Amino acid sequence: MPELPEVQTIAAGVNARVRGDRITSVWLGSKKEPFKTPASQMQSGLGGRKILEVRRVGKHIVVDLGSQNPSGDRGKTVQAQWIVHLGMTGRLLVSSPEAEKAPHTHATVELRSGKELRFVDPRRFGRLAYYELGQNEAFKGTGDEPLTVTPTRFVDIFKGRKTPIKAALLNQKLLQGVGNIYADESLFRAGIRPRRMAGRLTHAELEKLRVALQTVLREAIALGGSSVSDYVDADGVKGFFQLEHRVYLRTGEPCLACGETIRRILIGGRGTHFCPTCQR
DNA sequence: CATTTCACCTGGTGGC
DNA sequence: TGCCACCAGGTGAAAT
Repeated sequence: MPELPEVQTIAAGVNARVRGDRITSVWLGSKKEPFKTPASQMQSGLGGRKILEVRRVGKHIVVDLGSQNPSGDRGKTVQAQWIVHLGMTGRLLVSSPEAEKAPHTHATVELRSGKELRFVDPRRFGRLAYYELGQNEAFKGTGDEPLTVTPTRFVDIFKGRKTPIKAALLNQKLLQGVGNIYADESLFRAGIRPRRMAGRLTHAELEKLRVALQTVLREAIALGGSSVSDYVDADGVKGFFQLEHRVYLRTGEPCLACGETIRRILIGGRGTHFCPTCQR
């Protein structure tokens, strides 16, 4: 489910429902797979902490946590962070304890209010991590944020790159948050072929791409993201941006702009959809 | 270092 | 109905 608009939607929904709550206990399923931090360390570290805020960084959900001591967190100092990456099929759900546990539930976080945060992920590509912020820096992610990147910076990011622009858009060390759907959709709106070498795009083309990308991401956030199969937000509500897709998963269908047949190719092993007429 | 390929997983879909 | 190939929102390690 998760590219920037979906992660943004989920983080905002979870934030609205658990901000200010306190973690009472943590259950972690399979002891290894999804955990970048040892399960025992994550479990004891999370226990007792107050949830200060839930937000998005790239494709990560960042849960800012206060003190484990109930009387010691009147300040809003972030002392630890729980990082949730949803992979391809991950979900972060706010549930009531009596709600049936979905298959592939790998973590359950119980809260003082009685609610539960549940991490569900059939394909197990998602990851959980826990960091304490001593001298360590707060989690920043790996690249520039697509929604706020400036024109100059956007040009710099792709300068000299010999990789196809589609692959560069998916590289989280360059821009963080763009995935397969929004890469294809933004390239269509910018009229750029996905195989074009990133470093050979003109400044004008790159600026067109930057604006297209930001427009697509903002529209998708406004519609709650794209529900391609079973994606739902924290409240179990589907997104509607899939209805606005112009090329993604439309192989063989007519281009909505010119009628040409939408083609599908592989770039970096990812299905890539484009209109051969509209995109040059 | 930059780039490319592939393994990691489960589940849904469509052809035969 | 069953079986099989193929496809899917993403990374990160290994090879080139």
